[in-house]
Amino acid sequence: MSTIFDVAEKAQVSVITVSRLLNNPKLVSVRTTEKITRAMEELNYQPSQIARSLVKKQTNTIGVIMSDIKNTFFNNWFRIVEDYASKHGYNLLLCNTDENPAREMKYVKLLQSQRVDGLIIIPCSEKSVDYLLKSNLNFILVDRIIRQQKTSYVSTNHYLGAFEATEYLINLGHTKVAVLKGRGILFPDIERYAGFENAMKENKIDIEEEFIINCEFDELKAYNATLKLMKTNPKPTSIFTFNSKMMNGTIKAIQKLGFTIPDDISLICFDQIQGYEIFQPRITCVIQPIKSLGEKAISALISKIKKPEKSGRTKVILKPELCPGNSCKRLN
Amino acid sequence: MSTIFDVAEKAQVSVITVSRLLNNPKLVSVRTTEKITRAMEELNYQPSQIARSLVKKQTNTIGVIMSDIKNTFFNNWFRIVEDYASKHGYNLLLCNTDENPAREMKYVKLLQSQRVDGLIIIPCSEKSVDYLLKSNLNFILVDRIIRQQKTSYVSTNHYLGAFEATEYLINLGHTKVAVLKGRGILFPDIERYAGFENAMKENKIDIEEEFIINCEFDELKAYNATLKLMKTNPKPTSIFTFNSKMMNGTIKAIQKLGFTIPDDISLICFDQIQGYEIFQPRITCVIQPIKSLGEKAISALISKIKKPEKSGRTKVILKPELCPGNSCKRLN
DNA sequence: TTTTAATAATTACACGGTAGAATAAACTGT
DNA sequence: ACAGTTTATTCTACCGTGTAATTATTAAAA
Repeated sequence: MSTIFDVAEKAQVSVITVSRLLNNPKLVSVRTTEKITRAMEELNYQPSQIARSLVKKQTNTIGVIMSDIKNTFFNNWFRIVEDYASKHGYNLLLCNTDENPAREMKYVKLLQSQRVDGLIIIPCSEKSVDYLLKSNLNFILVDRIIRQQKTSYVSTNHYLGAFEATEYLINLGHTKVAVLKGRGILFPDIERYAGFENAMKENKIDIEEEFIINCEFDELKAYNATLKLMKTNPKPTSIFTFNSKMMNGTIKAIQKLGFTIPDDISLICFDQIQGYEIFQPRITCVIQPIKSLGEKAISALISKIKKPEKSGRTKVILKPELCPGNSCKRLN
Repeated sequence: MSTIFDVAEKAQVSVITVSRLLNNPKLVSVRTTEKITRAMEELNYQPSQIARSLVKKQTNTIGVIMSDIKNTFFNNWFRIVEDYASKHGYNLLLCNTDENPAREMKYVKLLQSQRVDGLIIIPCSEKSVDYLLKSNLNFILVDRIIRQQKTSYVSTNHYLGAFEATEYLINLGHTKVAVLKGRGILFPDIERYAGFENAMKENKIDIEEEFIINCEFDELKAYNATLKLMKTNPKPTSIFTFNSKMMNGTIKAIQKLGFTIPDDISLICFDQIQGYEIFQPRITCVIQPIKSLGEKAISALISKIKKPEKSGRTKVILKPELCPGNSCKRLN
């Protein structure tokens, strides 16, 4: 790999002049510029970001930590972030944790030692966030809020989303609503359940305990839970899953049992399922504003990087949107 | 961000001793190790990979250039690569080109200036590959082979996959087969078409020209092409799309027109569609060995990085697998 | 021709680490 | 007690680039 010295030698100028051209082209004459440019091309020269980062103390790299890029929600979101970052001269280091706190911590430390200028994280553990708070890294939480007072975040109003979804079912006449949720530890999970709970309460509908199942956002667990649910008596008239992966499991179970959607069971979920455009019937879902979720996060982070003193903490909560399909039946 | 100097000062040893501990712990006494370790913890110290990369001339970073991580095929593949890379101490810089050659070239140069140890690329343009060949970067092509003699690659036997898919249709009695393909420029596209063509030829079935449509692997174009196809007379009895995105468009068109799969039209495609697990009827498809495609690529690249002289060019062509669903009807 | 301004080069150091040689300290055995 | 050996630590120089202050060169203007 050729260096700035090679270029300088080939162009018969000093190293400094080459550096000048790269950083402050106006200060270099046209003739010299040409000579240097030619040398750079002949040598296939690209300045070392490594060396540059070392002296400038900035890497133009942003770390992104999330659960799993295979998830539609995450990869759609990631592309928004990437496009914005790329336009503003930043590259992304992508890390998938698979909801594993140890892996998350490992990645946080790794990105720190890579000296990323900042990081965007959809965290699965408080520990990593606490570690980040101790370090002086710029970071912004997305979706899952932790240490609300001390952190910057961009998230969705999960409470509202779940509330509206629940009311939607209630308005269609549903009272026996099953919920496939998580462990009740992460922010979105807690908020969503609260939204569901309050919607039921406000409409004076009792929540049946055996219909509320912790599936840990896992597809297989949702599959099994659904199989079980559909054999209870009386069985629920609708199932509300707290993410699309669980809905996948639920649908598989429904298909396995030979039930029809929405005649035998109504379905509603958070986020869009894989292949939502073609799946019939269209699954009613709560859509998060992915574009804003991405852009607000990355733009806030970048301005934080550029003027760390000025920008205070970013706290954004976006409104979700209920998107009715035809997976929910009107009762009576 | 604390440095090795801070650690050395706090632990009352020299910088070099700290460095030793990090790189060759056996050479440091137990007492000193303890002192240093404590200092590192108190300071939240993580060694700068930047500085380390500069002197070691390796970054432990691998660049990945692909079309679009939103595509199921790509994100499944990417996770395989990431997991392997992570286990072997490498991080990944992810770049999405959206099939834009200019963007691809930009990313290649960017990764070069980031001094990635190597790069894996699913290229969309010959130019970037030619540039890579001129530079002395380690790289490996995946899926799309370009400059076959000079490059290393891991790909699928696209010819065979298309051949078998076509024979599958023919064996079911189909003769009027429509094909939604690309521009005939990229390797997989060319191979797949050749596979289709030969299967037809060997079975002495004429290919109808108006059934062969260049949709550029684009969903919308496939949608429109399908609308048109279904209005021709006689219309095809089956549609073979060369990727899953186009199949998405095709299915949308079929649904729009109110046709039934497979009664009105049989469908088959390369790769699995989004939500293939739940979509009914199950779409028959040619599945590429994603796991091998990922692991062979990353492992070959890593061994190339570790012993550049030893390892020759890697040339791997993997067998695809036809996965019958129930989207193809037996005729007669 | 002299003055002024623009351009280029020099010097010196910094960034945060690492490698290899050199030195210092602590143990051996006789 | 002393040389010999091992173990632990430090010194020096370098990786590729950027910055700042100073000086040298060239070209244009007066």
